[in-house]
Amino acid sequence: MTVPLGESIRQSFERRILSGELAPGSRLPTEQEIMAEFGCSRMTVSKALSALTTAGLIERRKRAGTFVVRPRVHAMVLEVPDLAAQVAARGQAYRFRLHRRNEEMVQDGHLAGQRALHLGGTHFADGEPLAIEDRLVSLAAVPAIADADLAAESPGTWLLHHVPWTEADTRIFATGANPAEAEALGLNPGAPCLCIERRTWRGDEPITTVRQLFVASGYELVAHFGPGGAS
Amino acid sequence: MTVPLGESIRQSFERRILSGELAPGSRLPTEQEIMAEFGCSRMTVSKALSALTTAGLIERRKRAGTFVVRPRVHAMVLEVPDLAAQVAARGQAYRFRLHRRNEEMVQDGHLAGQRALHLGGTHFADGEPLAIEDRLVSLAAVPAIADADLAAESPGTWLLHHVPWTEADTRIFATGANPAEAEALGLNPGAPCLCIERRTWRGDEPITTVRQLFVASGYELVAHFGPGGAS
DNA sequence: GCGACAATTATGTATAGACATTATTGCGAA
DNA sequence: TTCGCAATAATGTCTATACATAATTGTCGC
Repeated sequence: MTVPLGESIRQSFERRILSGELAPGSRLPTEQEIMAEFGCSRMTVSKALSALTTAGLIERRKRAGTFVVRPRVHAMVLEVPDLAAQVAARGQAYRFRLHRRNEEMVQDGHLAGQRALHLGGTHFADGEPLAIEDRLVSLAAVPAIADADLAAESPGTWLLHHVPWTEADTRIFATGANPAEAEALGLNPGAPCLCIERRTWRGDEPITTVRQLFVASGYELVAHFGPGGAS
Repeated sequence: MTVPLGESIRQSFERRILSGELAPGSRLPTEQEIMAEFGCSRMTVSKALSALTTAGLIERRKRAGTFVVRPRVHAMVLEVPDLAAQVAARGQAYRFRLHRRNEEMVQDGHLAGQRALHLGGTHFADGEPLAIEDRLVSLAAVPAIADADLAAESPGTWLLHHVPWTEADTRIFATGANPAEAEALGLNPGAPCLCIERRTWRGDEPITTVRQLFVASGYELVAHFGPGGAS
Protein backbone atom coordinates (compact mmCIF):
# COMPACT_ATOMS: atom_id res chain seq x y z
CA MET A 1 0.00 0.00 0.00
CA THR A 2 2.07 2.92 -1.24
CA VAL A 3 -0.48 5.66 -0.58
CA PRO A 4 -2.11 5.62 2.87
CA LEU A 5 -5.76 4.71 2.97
CA GLY A 6 -6.79 7.93 4.71
CA GLU A 7 -4.96 9.93 2.07
CA SER A 8 -6.68 8.06 -0.73
CA ILE A 9 -10.06 8.78 0.85
CA ARG A 10 -9.11 12.45 1.05
CA GLN A 11 -8.02 12.46 -2.60
CA SER A 12 -11.16 10.67 -3.69
CA PHE A 13 -13.42 13.34 -2.21
CA GLU A 14 -11.15 16.16 -3.35
CA ARG A 15 -11.47 14.83 -6.90
CA ARG A 16 -15.23 14.42 -6.67
CA ILE A 17 -15.59 17.97 -5.37
CA LEU A 18 -13.24 19.63 -7.86
CA SER A 19 -14.77 17.73 -10.78
CA GLY A 20 -18.22 18.95 -9.83
CA GLU A 21 -19.51 15.42 -9.20
CA LEU A 22 -20.19 16.67 -5.69
CA ALA A 23 -21.70 20.11 -6.23
CA PRO A 24 -21.19 23.01 -3.81
CA GLY A 25 -23.72 22.78 -1.00
CA SER A 26 -24.40 19.10 -1.55
CA ARG A 27 -24.15 16.59 1.24
CA LEU A 28 -21.42 13.98 1.46
CA PRO A 29 -22.23 10.45 2.57
CA THR A 30 -22.20 9.98 6.34
CA GLU A 31 -19.01 8.76 7.95
CA GLN A 32 -20.67 5.37 8.40
CA GLU A 33 -21.34 5.12 4.67
CA ILE A 34 -17.79 6.18 3.80
CA MET A 35 -16.47 3.55 6.26
CA ALA A 36 -18.46 0.94 4.37
CA GLU A 37 -17.37 2.23 0.94
CA PHE A 38 -13.66 2.09 1.76
CA GLY A 39 -13.78 -0.74 4.27
CA CYS A 40 -12.00 1.11 7.07
CA SER A 41 -12.67 2.42 10.54
CA ARG A 42 -14.43 5.63 11.36
CA MET A 43 -11.27 7.29 12.72
CA THR A 44 -9.65 6.98 9.31
CA VAL A 45 -12.62 8.56 7.58
CA SER A 46 -12.73 11.29 10.20
CA LYS A 47 -9.08 12.13 9.73
CA ALA A 48 -9.50 12.41 5.96
CA LEU A 49 -12.53 14.67 6.38
CA SER A 50 -10.65 16.77 8.94
CA ALA A 51 -7.92 17.37 6.36
CA LEU A 52 -10.51 18.46 3.78
CA THR A 53 -12.06 20.74 6.40
CA THR A 54 -8.79 22.53 7.12
CA ALA A 55 -8.22 22.76 3.37
CA GLY A 56 -11.54 24.60 3.21
CA LEU A 57 -13.24 22.23 0.80
CA ILE A 58 -15.94 20.89 3.10
CA GLU A 59 -17.87 21.92 6.17
CA ARG A 60 -18.95 19.50 8.89
CA ARG A 61 -22.12 20.18 10.84
CA LYS A 62 -23.10 18.05 13.77
CA ARG A 63 -26.31 16.17 13.42
CA ALA A 64 -26.70 17.51 9.86
CA GLY A 65 -23.72 15.90 8.12
CA THR A 66 -20.83 17.03 5.94
CA PHE A 67 -21.29 19.46 3.06
CA VAL A 68 -19.27 20.81 0.15
CA VAL A 69 -18.62 24.50 0.82
CA ARG A 70 -19.82 27.07 -1.68
CA PRO A 71 -16.97 28.91 -3.39
CA ARG A 72 -16.11 32.21 -1.83
CA VAL A 73 -13.45 34.73 -2.70
CA HIS A 74 -10.45 33.48 -4.57
CA ALA A 75 -7.48 33.06 -2.32
CA MET A 76 -4.30 32.59 -4.26
CA VAL A 77 -0.82 31.85 -3.07
CA LEU A 78 1.57 34.70 -3.72
CA GLU A 79 5.22 33.72 -3.68
CA VAL A 80 7.38 36.47 -2.27
CA PRO A 81 10.91 35.15 -2.64
CA ASP A 82 14.02 36.95 -1.57
CA LEU A 83 14.85 39.61 -4.12
CA ALA A 84 18.54 38.72 -4.29
CA ALA A 85 17.71 35.07 -4.96
CA GLN A 86 15.15 36.04 -7.57
CA VAL A 87 17.57 38.23 -9.49
CA ALA A 88 20.23 35.54 -9.28
CA ALA A 89 17.73 32.98 -10.58
CA ARG A 90 17.33 35.07 -13.73
CA GLY A 91 21.06 34.87 -14.28
CA GLN A 92 21.69 38.50 -13.41
CA ALA A 93 24.23 39.92 -11.01
CA TYR A 94 22.57 41.26 -7.87
CA ARG A 95 23.91 44.14 -5.81
CA PHE A 96 22.51 46.28 -3.02
CA ARG A 97 23.74 49.73 -2.14
CA LEU A 98 22.82 51.21 1.23
CA HIS A 99 22.55 54.98 1.19
CA ARG A 100 20.85 55.69 4.46
CA ARG A 101 21.21 54.25 7.93
CA ASN A 102 20.22 56.03 11.12
CA GLU A 103 18.40 55.34 14.34
CA GLU A 104 15.27 57.28 15.10
CA MET A 105 12.11 57.45 17.14
CA VAL A 106 9.19 56.49 14.90
CA GLN A 107 6.29 58.95 15.03
CA ASP A 108 3.46 57.09 13.35
CA GLY A 109 2.35 53.93 11.63
CA HIS A 110 2.97 50.39 12.54
CA LEU A 111 6.13 51.05 14.61
CA ALA A 112 4.92 54.28 16.22
CA GLY A 113 6.59 55.12 19.51
CA GLN A 114 9.49 52.70 19.05
CA ARG A 115 13.14 53.24 18.41
CA ALA A 116 13.96 51.87 14.98
CA LEU A 117 16.74 51.65 12.46
CA HIS A 118 15.85 53.62 9.34
CA LEU A 119 17.41 52.10 6.22
CA GLY A 120 17.33 53.20 2.61
CA GLY A 121 18.96 51.63 -0.40
CA THR A 122 18.83 50.56 -4.00
CA HIS A 123 18.66 47.06 -5.50
CA PHE A 124 20.57 46.58 -8.74
CA ALA A 125 20.32 43.81 -11.34
CA ASP A 126 23.28 43.68 -13.73
CA GLY A 127 24.22 47.18 -12.63
CA GLU A 128 20.85 48.68 -13.54
CA PRO A 129 18.65 50.00 -10.71
CA LEU A 130 15.75 47.58 -10.17
CA ALA A 131 14.14 48.96 -7.04
CA ILE A 132 14.57 51.37 -4.18
CA GLU A 133 13.50 50.56 -0.68
CA ASP A 134 12.86 52.46 2.50
CA ARG A 135 12.67 50.40 5.66
CA LEU A 136 12.19 50.74 9.39
CA VAL A 137 13.34 47.89 11.63
CA SER A 138 12.31 47.81 15.27
CA LEU A 139 15.39 47.83 17.49
CA ALA A 140 13.35 46.38 20.33
CA ALA A 141 12.36 43.34 18.27
CA VAL A 142 15.64 42.95 16.39
CA PRO A 143 18.50 44.33 18.48
CA ALA A 144 21.01 42.28 16.49
CA ILE A 145 20.49 44.41 13.39
CA ALA A 146 22.49 47.20 15.00
CA ASP A 147 25.60 45.08 14.47
CA ALA A 148 24.68 43.63 11.07
CA ASP A 149 26.79 44.32 8.00
CA LEU A 150 24.12 45.60 5.66
CA ALA A 151 26.48 46.77 2.98
CA ALA A 152 27.14 43.22 1.81
CA GLU A 153 23.64 41.85 2.21
CA SER A 154 20.38 43.74 1.72
CA PRO A 155 18.35 44.35 4.86
CA GLY A 156 15.57 42.14 3.49
CA THR A 157 17.92 39.22 2.97
CA TRP A 158 19.50 39.72 6.37
CA LEU A 159 16.12 39.78 8.08
CA LEU A 160 14.92 36.73 6.15
CA HIS A 161 17.91 34.73 7.37
CA HIS A 162 17.99 35.99 10.94
CA VAL A 163 14.50 36.89 12.07
CA PRO A 164 11.48 34.58 11.90
CA TRP A 165 8.17 36.33 11.46
CA THR A 166 4.68 34.99 11.87
CA GLU A 167 2.45 37.57 10.30
CA ALA A 168 2.67 39.99 7.40
CA ASP A 169 0.47 42.36 5.42
CA THR A 170 1.31 43.41 1.90
CA ARG A 171 -0.21 46.14 -0.26
CA ILE A 172 0.53 46.08 -3.97
CA PHE A 173 -0.27 48.96 -6.29
CA ALA A 174 1.01 50.95 -9.23
CA THR A 175 2.20 54.52 -8.89
CA GLY A 176 4.22 57.15 -10.69
CA ALA A 177 7.77 57.84 -9.54
CA ASN A 178 8.27 61.22 -7.88
CA PRO A 179 11.32 63.24 -9.00
CA ALA A 180 13.65 61.90 -6.30
CA GLU A 181 12.57 58.31 -6.86
CA ALA A 182 12.85 58.71 -10.63
CA GLU A 183 16.37 60.05 -10.21
CA ALA A 184 17.38 57.06 -8.08
CA LEU A 185 15.89 54.57 -10.52
CA GLY A 186 17.13 56.29 -13.68
CA LEU A 187 13.59 57.01 -14.91
CA ASN A 188 11.62 60.07 -15.88
CA PRO A 189 9.38 61.53 -13.16
CA GLY A 190 5.91 60.02 -13.32
CA ALA A 191 7.17 56.82 -14.92
CA PRO A 192 5.09 53.79 -13.87
CA CYS A 193 6.40 51.75 -10.95
CA LEU A 194 5.13 48.80 -8.93
CA CYS A 195 5.01 49.62 -5.25
CA ILE A 196 4.99 46.99 -2.52
CA GLU A 197 4.45 47.97 1.09
CA ARG A 198 4.86 45.28 3.69
CA ARG A 199 4.55 45.20 7.45
CA THR A 200 5.63 42.17 9.45
CA TRP A 201 5.12 40.98 12.99
CA ARG A 202 6.27 38.20 15.25
CA GLY A 203 3.22 37.52 17.32
CA ASP A 204 2.02 40.96 18.42
CA GLU A 205 5.42 42.57 18.14
CA PRO A 206 6.06 44.65 15.01
CA ILE A 207 9.33 43.82 13.28
CA THR A 208 9.69 45.90 10.16
CA THR A 209 7.91 48.11 7.66
CA VAL A 210 9.19 48.39 4.12
CA ARG A 211 8.22 50.24 0.97
CA GLN A 212 9.77 48.95 -2.22
CA LEU A 213 9.39 50.76 -5.53
CA PHE A 214 10.17 48.67 -8.60
CA VAL A 215 10.96 49.75 -12.12
CA ALA A 216 7.87 48.59 -14.01
CA SER A 217 9.75 46.86 -16.78
CA GLY A 218 11.96 44.90 -14.41
CA TYR A 219 9.65 43.17 -12.02
CA GLU A 220 6.43 41.26 -11.78
CA LEU A 221 4.71 39.23 -9.11
CA VAL A 222 3.32 35.81 -9.81
CA ALA A 223 0.54 34.15 -7.86
CA HIS A 224 -0.82 30.69 -8.26
CA PHE A 225 -3.82 28.73 -7.17
CA GLY A 226 -4.00 25.01 -7.62
CA PRO A 227 -5.39 21.83 -6.11
CA GLY A 228 -2.27 21.23 -4.05
CA GLY A 229 -2.60 24.64 -2.43
CA ALA A 230 0.98 25.49 -3.26
CA SER A 231 2.86 24.29 -6.31
CA MET B 1 -13.01 21.02 29.08
CA THR B 2 -13.84 23.83 26.69
CA VAL B 3 -10.76 23.52 24.48
CA PRO B 4 -9.89 20.01 23.28
CA LEU B 5 -6.75 18.51 24.73
CA GLY B 6 -5.13 17.91 21.33
CA GLU B 7 -5.76 21.53 20.41
CA SER B 8 -4.19 22.77 23.63
CA ILE B 9 -1.11 20.66 22.93
CA ARG B 10 -0.93 22.17 19.45
CA GLN B 11 -1.27 25.69 20.85
CA SER B 12 1.33 25.04 23.49
CA PHE B 13 3.96 24.09 20.94
CA GLU B 14 2.89 26.83 18.53
CA ARG B 15 3.45 29.34 21.32
CA ARG B 16 6.80 27.88 22.31
CA ILE B 17 7.97 27.99 18.69
CA LEU B 18 6.69 31.47 17.88
CA SER B 19 8.10 32.88 21.09
CA GLY B 20 11.52 31.50 20.24
CA GLU B 21 11.58 29.26 23.30
CA LEU B 22 11.94 26.44 20.78
CA ALA B 23 14.43 27.78 18.25
CA PRO B 24 14.39 26.86 14.56
CA GLY B 25 16.19 23.57 14.05
CA SER B 26 15.83 22.48 17.66
CA ARG B 27 14.33 19.15 18.61
CA LEU B 28 10.96 18.77 20.28
CA PRO B 29 10.44 16.22 23.04
CA THR B 30 9.57 12.73 21.80
CA GLU B 31 5.90 11.82 21.53
CA GLN B 32 6.37 9.63 24.63
CA GLU B 33 7.61 12.61 26.63
CA ILE B 34 4.77 14.82 25.41
CA MET B 35 2.30 12.07 26.36
CA ALA B 36 3.72 12.14 29.87
CA GLU B 37 3.73 15.94 30.04
CA PHE B 38 0.06 16.26 29.08
CA GLY B 39 -1.15 12.94 30.44
CA CYS B 40 -2.78 11.72 27.25
CA SER B 41 -2.38 8.98 24.68
CA ARG B 42 0.12 8.97 21.86
CA MET B 43 -2.59 9.36 19.18
CA THR B 44 -3.61 12.69 20.65
CA VAL B 45 -0.03 13.94 20.64
CA SER B 46 0.44 12.65 17.11
CA LYS B 47 -2.65 14.46 15.88
CA ALA B 48 -1.47 17.75 17.39
CA LEU B 49 1.95 17.34 15.80
CA SER B 50 0.33 16.46 12.46
CA ALA B 51 -1.56 19.75 12.55
CA LEU B 52 1.66 21.66 13.24
CA THR B 53 3.30 19.77 10.37
CA THR B 54 0.63 20.79 7.86
CA ALA B 55 0.86 24.34 9.20
CA GLY B 56 4.55 24.18 8.29
CA LEU B 57 5.90 24.89 11.78
CA ILE B 58 7.59 21.57 12.43
CA GLU B 59 9.14 18.67 10.55
CA ARG B 60 8.91 15.06 11.68
CA ARG B 61 11.73 12.68 10.85
CA LYS B 62 11.51 8.99 11.62
CA ARG B 63 13.96 7.72 14.14
CA ALA B 64 15.41 11.22 14.54
CA GLY B 65 12.49 13.02 16.13
CA THR B 66 10.50 16.16 15.54
CA PHE B 67 12.17 19.49 14.74
CA VAL B 68 11.22 23.13 14.42
CA VAL B 69 11.56 24.11 10.75
CA ARG B 70 13.83 26.92 9.65
CA PRO B 71 12.03 29.83 7.93
CA ARG B 72 11.82 29.56 4.17
CA VAL B 73 10.43 31.71 1.34
CA HIS B 74 7.42 33.80 2.01
CA ALA B 75 4.17 32.39 0.67
CA MET B 76 1.35 34.79 1.26
CA VAL B 77 -2.35 34.53 0.66
CA LEU B 78 -3.57 36.95 -1.97
CA GLU B 79 -7.26 37.69 -1.79
CA VAL B 80 -8.76 38.15 -5.22
CA PRO B 81 -12.37 39.06 -4.58
CA ASP B 82 -14.92 39.81 -7.24
CA LEU B 83 -14.38 43.33 -8.53
CA ALA B 84 -18.07 44.24 -8.37
CA ALA B 85 -18.27 43.12 -4.75
CA GLN B 86 -15.09 44.96 -3.89
CA VAL B 87 -16.31 48.25 -5.34
CA ALA B 88 -19.65 47.82 -3.60
CA ALA B 89 -17.85 47.13 -0.32
CA ARG B 90 -16.22 50.56 -0.59
CA GLY B 91 -19.65 52.12 -0.85
CA GLN B 92 -19.30 53.01 -4.51
CA ALA B 93 -21.71 52.29 -7.34
CA TYR B 94 -20.38 49.61 -9.66
CA ARG B 95 -21.15 49.41 -13.36
CA PHE B 96 -19.72 47.40 -16.25
CA ARG B 97 -19.98 48.41 -19.86
CA LEU B 98 -19.32 45.81 -22.56
CA HIS B 99 -17.89 47.24 -25.73
CA ARG B 100 -16.73 44.18 -27.56
CA ARG B 101 -18.19 40.73 -28.02
CA ASN B 102 -17.31 38.38 -30.85
CA GLU B 103 -16.45 34.76 -31.43
CA GLU B 104 -13.08 33.92 -32.87
CA MET B 105 -10.49 31.24 -33.37
CA VAL B 106 -7.62 31.87 -30.94
CA GLN B 107 -4.19 31.83 -32.59
CA ASP B 108 -1.80 31.67 -29.66
CA GLY B 109 -1.40 31.56 -25.91
CA HIS B 110 -3.26 29.55 -23.38
CA LEU B 111 -6.40 29.00 -25.52
CA ALA B 112 -4.58 28.51 -28.85
CA GLY B 113 -6.53 26.52 -31.42
CA GLN B 114 -9.88 26.86 -29.63
CA ARG B 115 -13.00 28.78 -30.49
CA ALA B 116 -13.50 31.44 -27.88
CA LEU B 117 -15.67 34.40 -27.02
CA HIS B 118 -13.64 37.60 -27.10
CA LEU B 119 -14.96 40.18 -24.64
CA GLY B 120 -13.85 43.70 -23.90
CA GLY B 121 -15.28 46.17 -21.45
CA THR B 122 -14.79 48.82 -18.81
CA HIS B 123 -15.42 48.67 -15.06
CA PHE B 124 -16.71 51.88 -13.47
CA ALA B 125 -16.82 52.93 -9.83
CA ASP B 126 -19.16 55.85 -9.13
CA GLY B 127 -19.20 56.59 -12.85
CA GLU B 128 -15.40 56.91 -13.11
CA PRO B 129 -13.49 54.33 -15.15
CA LEU B 130 -11.63 52.00 -12.80
CA ALA B 131 -10.32 49.35 -15.14
CA ILE B 132 -10.53 47.98 -18.64
CA GLU B 133 -10.45 44.31 -19.37
CA ASP B 134 -9.88 42.12 -22.36
CA ARG B 135 -10.94 38.51 -22.01
CA LEU B 136 -11.11 35.28 -23.96
CA VAL B 137 -13.49 32.56 -22.75
CA SER B 138 -13.27 29.06 -24.16
CA LEU B 139 -16.55 28.10 -25.80
CA ALA B 140 -15.66 24.43 -25.48
CA ALA B 141 -15.26 24.72 -21.71
CA VAL B 142 -18.07 27.20 -21.10
CA PRO B 143 -20.73 26.84 -23.81
CA ALA B 144 -23.31 28.52 -21.58
CA ILE B 145 -21.58 31.88 -21.89
CA ALA B 146 -22.90 32.22 -25.43
CA ASP B 147 -26.35 32.79 -23.92
CA ALA B 148 -25.26 34.88 -20.91
CA ASP B 149 -26.42 38.44 -20.46
CA LEU B 150 -23.08 40.17 -20.01
CA ALA B 151 -24.43 43.68 -20.24
CA ALA B 152 -25.86 43.51 -16.73
CA GLU B 153 -23.11 41.51 -15.09
CA SER B 154 -19.40 41.65 -15.87
CA PRO B 155 -17.94 38.54 -17.49
CA GLY B 156 -15.77 38.00 -14.42
CA THR B 157 -18.74 38.02 -12.08
CA TRP B 158 -20.73 35.76 -14.40
CA LEU B 159 -17.87 33.26 -14.59
CA LEU B 160 -17.31 33.38 -10.84
CA HIS B 161 -20.91 32.43 -10.21
CA HIS B 162 -21.32 29.88 -12.99
CA VAL B 163 -18.00 28.19 -13.63
CA PRO B 164 -15.87 26.51 -10.98
CA TRP B 165 -12.15 26.52 -11.65
CA THR B 166 -9.42 24.55 -10.04
CA GLU B 167 -6.24 26.21 -11.11
CA ALA B 168 -5.14 29.75 -11.91
CA ASP B 169 -1.98 31.72 -12.64
CA THR B 170 -1.77 35.44 -12.08
CA ARG B 171 0.90 37.92 -13.14
CA ILE B 172 0.89 41.33 -11.50
CA PHE B 173 2.96 44.24 -12.77
CA ALA B 174 2.95 47.98 -13.37
CA THR B 175 2.87 49.46 -16.83
CA GLY B 176 2.14 52.68 -18.65
CA ALA B 177 -1.18 53.07 -20.46
CA ASN B 178 -0.92 53.13 -24.25
CA PRO B 179 -2.92 55.84 -26.04
CA ALA B 180 -6.04 53.70 -26.60
CA GLU B 181 -6.03 52.43 -23.02
CA ALA B 182 -5.45 55.92 -21.66
CA GLU B 183 -8.39 57.18 -23.68
CA ALA B 184 -10.67 54.47 -22.29
CA LEU B 185 -9.56 55.14 -18.72
CA GLY B 186 -9.58 58.93 -18.96
CA LEU B 187 -5.83 59.18 -18.35
CA ASN B 188 -2.86 60.62 -20.19
CA PRO B 189 -0.84 58.17 -22.28
CA GLY B 190 1.96 56.64 -20.23
CA ALA B 191 0.09 57.12 -16.96
CA PRO B 192 0.91 54.35 -14.43
CA CYS B 193 -1.50 51.43 -14.27
CA LEU B 194 -1.62 48.13 -12.43
CA CYS B 195 -1.95 45.23 -14.83
CA ILE B 196 -3.26 41.83 -13.82
CA GLU B 197 -3.13 38.94 -16.25
CA ARG B 198 -4.83 35.74 -15.20
CA ARG B 199 -5.29 32.36 -16.83
CA THR B 200 -7.63 29.77 -15.32
CA TRP B 201 -8.21 26.07 -15.85
CA ARG B 202 -10.58 23.40 -14.70
CA GLY B 203 -8.35 20.37 -14.51
CA ASP B 204 -6.41 20.41 -17.78
CA GLU B 205 -9.02 22.36 -19.67
CA PRO B 206 -8.36 26.08 -20.13
CA ILE B 207 -11.31 28.27 -19.21
CA THR B 208 -10.41 31.90 -19.65
CA THR B 209 -7.60 34.38 -20.08
CA VAL B 210 -8.02 37.94 -18.92
CA ARG B 211 -5.93 41.09 -18.87
CA GLN B 212 -7.18 43.82 -16.56
CA LEU B 213 -5.65 47.29 -16.53
CA PHE B 214 -6.43 49.35 -13.43
CA VAL B 215 -6.14 53.06 -12.86
CA ALA B 216 -3.25 53.26 -10.39
CA SER B 217 -5.02 55.54 -7.95
CA GLY B 218 -8.12 53.39 -7.78
CA TYR B 219 -6.94 49.94 -6.98
CA GLU B 220 -4.57 47.97 -4.82
CA LEU B 221 -4.13 44.33 -4.00
CA VAL B 222 -3.75 43.15 -0.44
CA ALA B 223 -2.01 39.96 0.60
CA HIS B 224 -1.73 38.52 4.05
CA PHE B 225 0.23 35.88 5.82
CA GLY B 226 -0.59 34.81 9.31
CA PRO B 227 -0.86 31.84 11.64
CA GLY B 228 -4.48 31.26 10.75
CA GLY B 229 -3.62 31.07 7.06
CA ALA B 230 -6.43 33.42 6.08
CA SER B 231 -7.92 36.22 8.12
C1' DG C 1 40.13 1.65 10.76
C1' DC C 2 36.15 0.84 8.01
C1' DG C 3 32.27 -1.00 5.60
C1' DA C 4 28.10 -3.90 5.84
C1' DC C 5 24.40 -5.51 8.41
C1' DA C 6 21.38 -5.90 12.27
C1' DA C 7 19.18 -3.78 16.34
C1' DT C 8 16.93 -0.01 18.12
C1' DT C 9 14.05 3.83 18.36
C1' DA C 10 11.33 7.02 16.69
C1' DT C 11 7.39 8.37 13.78
C1' DG C 12 3.31 6.78 10.41
C1' DT C 13 -0.87 4.61 9.98
C1' DA C 14 -4.59 1.91 11.24
C1' DT C 15 -8.47 -0.57 14.20
C1' DA C 16 -12.16 -0.85 17.63
C1' DG C 17 -14.54 1.04 21.10
C1' DA C 18 -16.22 4.67 24.20
C1' DC C 19 -18.19 8.87 25.59
C1' DA C 20 -19.05 13.94 24.61
C1' DT C 21 -21.32 17.41 22.01
C1' DT C 22 -24.77 19.49 19.42
C1' DA C 23 -28.16 20.65 15.90
C1' DT C 24 -32.17 18.78 14.05
C1' DT C 25 -36.53 16.55 14.39
C1' DG C 26 -40.72 15.40 16.20
C1' DC C 27 -44.00 15.26 19.76
C1' DG C 28 -46.65 16.97 23.48
C1' DA C 29 -48.59 20.68 26.19
C1' DA C 30 -50.17 25.45 26.58
C1' DT D 1 -50.58 27.12 16.11
C1' DT D 2 -46.78 27.61 18.53
C1' DC D 3 -43.49 27.03 22.05
C1' DG D 4 -40.44 24.08 24.45
C1' DC D 5 -38.34 19.89 25.60
C1' DA D 6 -36.68 15.34 24.82
C1' DA D 7 -35.05 11.81 21.57
C1' DT D 8 -31.94 11.09 18.01
C1' DA D 9 -28.47 11.10 14.67
C1' DA D 10 -24.64 12.90 13.29
C1' DT D 11 -19.78 14.67 14.15
C1' DG D 12 -15.78 15.58 17.86
C1' DT D 13 -12.52 13.72 20.76
C1' DC D 14 -10.00 10.39 23.23
C1' DT D 15 -7.90 5.73 24.79
C1' DA D 16 -5.38 1.57 24.11
C1' DT D 17 -3.22 -1.30 21.06
C1' DA D 18 -0.92 -3.08 16.99
C1' DC D 19 1.96 -3.28 13.19
C1' DA D 20 4.63 -0.75 9.42
C1' DT D 21 8.50 2.03 8.15
C1' DA D 22 12.70 4.22 8.15
C1' DA D 23 16.91 6.31 9.80
C1' DT D 24 20.30 6.25 13.24
C1' DT D 25 23.34 3.63 16.07
C1' DG D 26 26.05 -0.03 17.34
C1' DT D 27 28.48 -4.12 16.42
C1' DC D 28 30.77 -7.59 13.99
C1' DG D 29 33.96 -9.17 10.59
C1' DC D 30 37.59 -8.06 7.67
